[in-house]
Amino acid sequence: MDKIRGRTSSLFDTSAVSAADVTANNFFHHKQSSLFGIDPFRKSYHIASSSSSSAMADDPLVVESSSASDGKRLVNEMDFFADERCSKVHNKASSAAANNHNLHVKIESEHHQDQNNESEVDVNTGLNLLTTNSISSDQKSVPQILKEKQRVNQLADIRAELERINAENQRLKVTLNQVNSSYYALQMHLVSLMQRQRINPRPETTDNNQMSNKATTEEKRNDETIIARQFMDLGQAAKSEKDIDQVSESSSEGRFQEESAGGSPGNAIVESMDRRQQKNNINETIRKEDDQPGWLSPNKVPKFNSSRDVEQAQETMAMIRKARVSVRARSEASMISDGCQWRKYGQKMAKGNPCPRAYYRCTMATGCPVRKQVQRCADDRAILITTYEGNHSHPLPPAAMAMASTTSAAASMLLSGSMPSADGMMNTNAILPKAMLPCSSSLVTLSASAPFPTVTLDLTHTPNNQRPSLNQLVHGAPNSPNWPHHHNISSLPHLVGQPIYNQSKLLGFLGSQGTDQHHPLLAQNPQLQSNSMADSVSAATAAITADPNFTAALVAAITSIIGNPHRDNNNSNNNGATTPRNTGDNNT
DNA sequence: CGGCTTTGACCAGCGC
DNA sequence: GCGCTGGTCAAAGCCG
Repeated sequence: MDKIRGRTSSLFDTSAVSAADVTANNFFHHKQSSLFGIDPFRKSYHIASSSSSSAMADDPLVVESSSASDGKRLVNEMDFFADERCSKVHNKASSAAANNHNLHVKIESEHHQDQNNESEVDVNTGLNLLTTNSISSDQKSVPQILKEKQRVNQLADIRAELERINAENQRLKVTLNQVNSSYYALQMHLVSLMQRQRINPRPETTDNNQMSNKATTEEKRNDETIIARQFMDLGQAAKSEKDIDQVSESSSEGRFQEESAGGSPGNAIVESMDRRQQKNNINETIRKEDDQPGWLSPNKVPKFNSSRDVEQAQETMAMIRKARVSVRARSEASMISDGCQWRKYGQKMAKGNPCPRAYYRCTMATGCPVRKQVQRCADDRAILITTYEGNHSHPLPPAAMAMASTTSAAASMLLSGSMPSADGMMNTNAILPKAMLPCSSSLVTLSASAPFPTVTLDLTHTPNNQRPSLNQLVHGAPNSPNWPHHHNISSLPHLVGQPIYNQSKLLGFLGSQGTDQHHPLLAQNPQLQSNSMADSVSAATAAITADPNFTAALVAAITSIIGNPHRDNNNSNNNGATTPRNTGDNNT
């Protein structure tokens, strides 16, 4: 917001706003600014300097009229107010009038520059700042004075309205963040519950135990139902909030971007949770959880309102935040293109690899927590391994949207799939439906044995050991035989890197069948509520692939991973932030 | 001059 | 406690 407020050159030029600036709030400001033709917060034109700017001096109009004897300041005023609107007052040289005139002159002069010296007659800033102070009452008719007063009042009203809307925006933003974070925490909690239920088959012991276990199961089911309802309600609530917040945003793309970029719903909250949980070792947590034999003991049964659940949610959030997505791809460039802007902040020699590991952080917004590591594979240096961590805290360009919230998606996959077997690794085929992975081999692996849960995408293997054809990816229609048969596995994590609703869709597959019946997607599609996993998968796949957002994101994801070898700096998806020093690696 | 990379120093976690 | 390792910081330098 401040960027826009402070941007002097954007007074009339809306194109000067970068994508990163266009949050809902920023966008609103931006629209307001352009709508009214001024920036109501721009202070520089409250009182313009009485000395002529160089631009003014260079202005042919100024030069032309500089022969006036009253001095340059008045000359400028005369010159700029030579039109009919101002002809009645330009001969007055009172100091108040001079100040106001200069104000007007300054604005128009800037506009003059912005518009490449278009005729000033066309300029209409919407501001008529010639107040009654600057006009002798004997030269102004009463209706004119009233009219000007009315304009001043209108301006004040507009300003007040802007401020009110700003405050409203901020309030809605905060509310939305809260709802999002709650929604997210609940979702993760639900997923972890489902996972635990699946991992720890309930042991049949004594009758007494059976009784208590039965009660526990009932309680657990109730909890799950409650949680699932909360989960769905919150999701809808969040959506409603967004609907309200974005009621003026008719662009579906903008909306999609908002939701997606929200890739990091409630990052600030996650941060605060992290701070509180800093001393909690995540692995320790996992180990403790796994050490619980069989079903959770009654006192361990989650009560969502208990502090235990809050803690658990926090742990889950911390875990999600730490989750990583690793992409292995063949690339001669030092970085793969992912649509984001990165800044290198370190480089290290990692053990067991002669190639250095580079550390990057996202610079599309100040304070964005997303980092990535780039390293060449020790075995095959043609393979580039890029590991992402964190959620973006800002809107993303289309090319980068696929990467948004990928980490949280990774965590979702980890938490929703069966937890790793003894070796800590597992083939995704175990949890991913074949319908989704028609050509899958062990190309996607999930690991929770690493310090951080990690999803690894191996894009170096394709059927027949061929490199993916970008043309197929980009031009192949989703329903064509070539799409996504060859590459859908590559995009899987980006499938879940979609907005939370699409993540939920995948979770519907990955989660237990118990999850399915509470899943929003499945709830909306009775046909998906089949007890047969295969049926569910088939129907859900159809539903998902019919989602235009999904297909768009899928294509974006694939292209962002593979990178377009023909991509040049003109690529609009590059967000126009490349610099020649970026080693030409499509890193923006 | 601002933004970026480079690179050595520093710190925390972990295993012994 | 010590050393190793991974990750980050920050000063210096580079570049457009």
